[in-house]
Amino acid sequence: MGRPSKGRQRIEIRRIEDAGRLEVTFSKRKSGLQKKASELFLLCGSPVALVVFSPGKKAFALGTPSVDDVLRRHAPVPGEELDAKILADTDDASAVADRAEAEAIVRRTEDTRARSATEKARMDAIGKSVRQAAAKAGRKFWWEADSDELGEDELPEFVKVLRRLRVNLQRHLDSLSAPARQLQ
Amino acid sequence: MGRPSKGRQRIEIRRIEDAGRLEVTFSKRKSGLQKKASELFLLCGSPVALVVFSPGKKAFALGTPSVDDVLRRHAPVPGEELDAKILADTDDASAVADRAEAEAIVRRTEDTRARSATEKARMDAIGKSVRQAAAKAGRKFWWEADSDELGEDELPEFVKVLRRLRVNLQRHLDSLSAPARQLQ
DNA sequence: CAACCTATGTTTAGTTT
DNA sequence: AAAACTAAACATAGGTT
Repeated sequence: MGRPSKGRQRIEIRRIEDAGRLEVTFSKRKSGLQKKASELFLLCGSPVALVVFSPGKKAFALGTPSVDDVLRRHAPVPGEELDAKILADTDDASAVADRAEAEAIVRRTEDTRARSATEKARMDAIGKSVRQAAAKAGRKFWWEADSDELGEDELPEFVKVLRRLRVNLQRHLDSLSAPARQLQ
Repeated sequence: MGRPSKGRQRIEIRRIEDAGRLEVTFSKRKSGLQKKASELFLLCGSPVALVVFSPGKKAFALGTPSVDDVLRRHAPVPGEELDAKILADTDDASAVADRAEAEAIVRRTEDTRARSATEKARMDAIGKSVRQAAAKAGRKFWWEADSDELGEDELPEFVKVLRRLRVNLQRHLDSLSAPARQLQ
């Protein structure tokens, strides 16, 4: 026999017809995407929320534990009650073991926010830039839209959903580091 | 002098302290994430919605042109009016040039949906699995949650937001293929 | 600063277990 | 049907333009 493997083959980036191959590829690449998202968050502190719908109709929601935290800082929905189930700060995420503890964290976060004038200033600044940007949104499509492209009345909705993603990245990161991949 | 480059260096996956390096890394890796998401969609037909908050407070929303289409198929919000601005099928996306045309597509899609019993059956199946899954959601965190983890009453909200992302992937794909990278 | 450059680290297609 | 394996394809850190 020849070599033990032909190694990675170049493929055209277009719809895979074979169902089995598609499923395998989906699984592998979804994992890759997760890892990349994790790394972006860890390297740059950039919360990521990601949703993938598989060919098998299932929705995969991925994100960071601090999406909620960051959204509270960046564009909180005025007057909206915090969801007690929402997970809190990155630093605390791995310590959150049950509902009661999560609620405690939320309460503490609320307190922090109430006391923070800096938070409010930041919020206002964001709101302003969003308003200014609303004008040019128009017919433009949103692939790679930044917050300037978010319509004024759409941002709250957007924020609300992201909040609901309330995903715990840290848990996943732990599982990634445990196997200690790619150390060769 | 020695080699023209040391090539890619291994780095630890943890918060980058240097602001300049962080910004460069964020930019490069966000692009990489976009490309991977594009490819997943093209290879597997898996719509992807992705949101990244940059260190500079900006939100980047990424997604596919058919997020709406797929969401309509997989978990439409009952009784909710279709947004006339929502972009339509993948096949049509690159042809959508203005509001009027987008509206025409939406109208056509609505007609199609109204006529489709298959659509409804599929919707019902999804609703059922969501309901069954609600029970075990409990305190579980959502990193890598599939639709089974989406709470029954949260899915509509979730869907609604994804809809609002209504991002045009095709446009981005065009721009990716034009430069013809990595042909060496 | 963004685009380009190189060498090397990382991902993954196809195969085997 | 998932996990491991291999080697080639691809992404990207650091540098230059």
